Amino acid sequence: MNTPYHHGNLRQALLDRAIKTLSEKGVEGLSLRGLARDLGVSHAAPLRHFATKVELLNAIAVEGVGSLIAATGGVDANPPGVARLRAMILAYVDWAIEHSELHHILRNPDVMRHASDDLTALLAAFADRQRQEIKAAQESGWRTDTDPEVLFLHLVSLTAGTAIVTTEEVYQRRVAAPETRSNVEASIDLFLG
Amino acid sequence: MNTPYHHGNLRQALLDRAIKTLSEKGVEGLSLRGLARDLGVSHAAPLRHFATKVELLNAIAVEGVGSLIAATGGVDANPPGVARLRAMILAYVDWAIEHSELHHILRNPDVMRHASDDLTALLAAFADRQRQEIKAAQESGWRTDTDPEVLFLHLVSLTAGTAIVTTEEVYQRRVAAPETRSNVEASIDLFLG
DNA sequence: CTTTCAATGTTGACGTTGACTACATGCTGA
DNA sequence: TCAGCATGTAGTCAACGTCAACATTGAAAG
Repeated sequence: MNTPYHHGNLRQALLDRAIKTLSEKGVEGLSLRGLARDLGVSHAAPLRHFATKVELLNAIAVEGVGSLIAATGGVDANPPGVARLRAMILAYVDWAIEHSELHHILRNPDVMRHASDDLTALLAAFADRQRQEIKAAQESGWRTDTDPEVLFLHLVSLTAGTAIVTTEEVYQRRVAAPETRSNVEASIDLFLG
Repeated sequence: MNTPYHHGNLRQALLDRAIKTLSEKGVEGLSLRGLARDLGVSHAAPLRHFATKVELLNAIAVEGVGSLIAATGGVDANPPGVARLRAMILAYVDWAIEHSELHHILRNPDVMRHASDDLTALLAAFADRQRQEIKAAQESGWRTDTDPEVLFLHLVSLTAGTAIVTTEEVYQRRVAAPETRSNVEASIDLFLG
């Protein structure tokens, strides 16, 4: 038979295709039915894997945060300290540039508004990691006279902000062209150095 | 007659009601037909003022940026310099807290993806203002040895990031509770001081 | 004061979507 | 083998965005 009754791995196929569509048409341009059409299955097939559109977006966000955590976890080879903190921030920004569709999802208030428990747990885990790196950097002598909570707030804000500015089209022309990555590093070093 | 044929000022009523709905249900929960129902007009009446939903969102975003510019412009009483730069950043963050629905709109990639020329022009104007304040602060002796473009990138990133972190629900519990505004100031001063 | 006309609102229609239900198919393990 | 569960299909419904045709109104032009 040309098309088997069962797709094989529809769930992952939906996720992959959805991410692709999202990067082209955004959240409002993404439809479960369109996805089904693209993959050659019936219009209600996606509902077997994601009961609602919100659930699909959440699953994508979960995949995104997982990918982000993996990317920023790759710097653990460095010894704890400012250098590793720096590597983590840059890994975040680079990840956002490379996976801008996923980053957009995580930045979309309409998606995060309905964040599942899984998703918020993952985000909390990442926040803990950031807090931990701050602590390690302070223990190695960096900014020992500053409240760790203030440093944490600054870190999270600066990281998120830099990722946005280097990723979103509206800013790219005006603030940070992709080729000005050296400026990004210099900006981060204003905080670290 | 009970309800006059002409509404009077449907355009502004649509904008106001849309902002209210947005803060409760988000972009996907906002519908032109629902708006029409809420205001007691026919389902197609809104189209006379906003031909598409995207157009309505753009108009809201324009109103938002205008409001933001006005808010940050209120600090012009201060003489140019670091103090005024500081006031501008804090005015931005405070504006984001107070008008979080508008801020969310401006942070929604799905909205900014279809930004109109009006909107991008306004955003450019605001970016120019930020660049100008950086220049003024440097002329008053602040961080004279740093590339202005790097400072500008840092300012935009930190401002946007802080506004997000203090505004978005996902962060509020974890990073910055509303009552920790003193931490926000301390965080900003890491950059300014 | 009329006449005209652009702005504004209404009605009805069309295609698409998310979501529900009932049903069909196929894999797997008892 | 075959019972049961996961997965896919088909049909339906209300809501939505958008369009076109028509109605009403106020204001400008004569």
